[in-house]
Amino acid sequence: MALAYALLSSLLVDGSQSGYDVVKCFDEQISCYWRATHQQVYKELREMEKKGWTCSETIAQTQRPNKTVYSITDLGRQELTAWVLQPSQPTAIREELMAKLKSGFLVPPTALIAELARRQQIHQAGLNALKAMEATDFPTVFTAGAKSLSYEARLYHLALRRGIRYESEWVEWCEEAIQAIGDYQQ
Amino acid sequence: MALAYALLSSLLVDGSQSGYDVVKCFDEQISCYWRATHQQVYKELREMEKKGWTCSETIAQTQRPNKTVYSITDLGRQELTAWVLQPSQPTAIREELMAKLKSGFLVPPTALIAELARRQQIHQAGLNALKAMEATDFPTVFTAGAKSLSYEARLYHLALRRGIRYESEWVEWCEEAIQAIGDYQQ
DNA sequence: ATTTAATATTAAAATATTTGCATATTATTT
DNA sequence: AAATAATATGCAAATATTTTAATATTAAAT
Repeated sequence: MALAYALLSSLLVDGSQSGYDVVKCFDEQISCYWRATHQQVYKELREMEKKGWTCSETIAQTQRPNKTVYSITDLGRQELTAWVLQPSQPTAIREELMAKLKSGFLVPPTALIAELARRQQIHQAGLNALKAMEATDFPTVFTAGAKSLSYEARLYHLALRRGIRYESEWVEWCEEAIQAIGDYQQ
Repeated sequence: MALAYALLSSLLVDGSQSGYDVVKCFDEQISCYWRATHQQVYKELREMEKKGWTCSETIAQTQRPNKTVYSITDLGRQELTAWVLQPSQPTAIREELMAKLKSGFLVPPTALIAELARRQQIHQAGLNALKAMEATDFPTVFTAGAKSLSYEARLYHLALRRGIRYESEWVEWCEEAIQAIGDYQQ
């Protein structure tokens, strides 16, 4: 259900888009707080149109295949507003790596260290991508501070900040874990 | 699928347990990296028994209803070991609050601040619980340092550390967000 | 005595997510 | 000319998770 609202918030803030555009937007930016596949996105956009939360227009293209561009409707905006006002619970965490660590004494420490190093790289890459996004989308933050942003931009910047914190924390924890396991090797 | 392995790792490390005990263990500790409902737990324990990964024994009790205690088998241990050796992907993040923030300009800033303060409390409570767990389960860490732990304990301590980092980061981010939104109020 | 709480477990429907497969158009490269 | 890549979209099965609804035993509280 929240997927629908994540889509609506993208249509509202990032503007009207085709399913393909939304998917790209999700892959690039939104995945730092909501991951979705293209199958989910296309389906949900169609279902929201049935409910009148989105409307669509087919755009003929010569350079590329035609596309269907979706926009948020007034009803969609109302629904989104109502949803934003609802309290939300923290996400259920399901982190395989932690279960693996708990029974990590079953395998050679080198295997754990290798996997942790791999994970650290993944999160470092994620962190770099988010920082690049911050530099691109919010350049004034670095010169004039976050207060220079419009209210709308500042809100989205906060979501990005959370992504940056999250990935940073992962990188640091991986480092801590690699060091710790190293203590037990001779 | 990972649920099965999260269960096996608990049976291995925390010892043989009834479904009820496992659920309690998940609610108290394991939920910091793997959340599961009791319905999931009981079902998966039964299914793993069919596959020979766990075995069970009915324990007659007089003070309480009878219970079925599950243990990990050699096969289960082998399967778990093989799984631990597999690389694992970072979890897909799905955080409603961030989508709400992105379209947060639709509602009064006070509503956002109230929700963020509520969330901050939830994460502060989670953090306190994890720190209490650390003090209870790993008391020597505070006196003799983490190096005093056995390898097995240290590995699990690392998972707990990740939980502590995660909740701390949330508390800090909530503070940052509350301050930021405050900047736009007069 | 009756209600409430804790222990202990199960079934099944409803949702959500993942995975595999498919199709079609246009631009670009080999 | 043919292959590849990017754009653009869809269906359906398989899994996983959440939600709703039960049932039964024992201890403790009202």
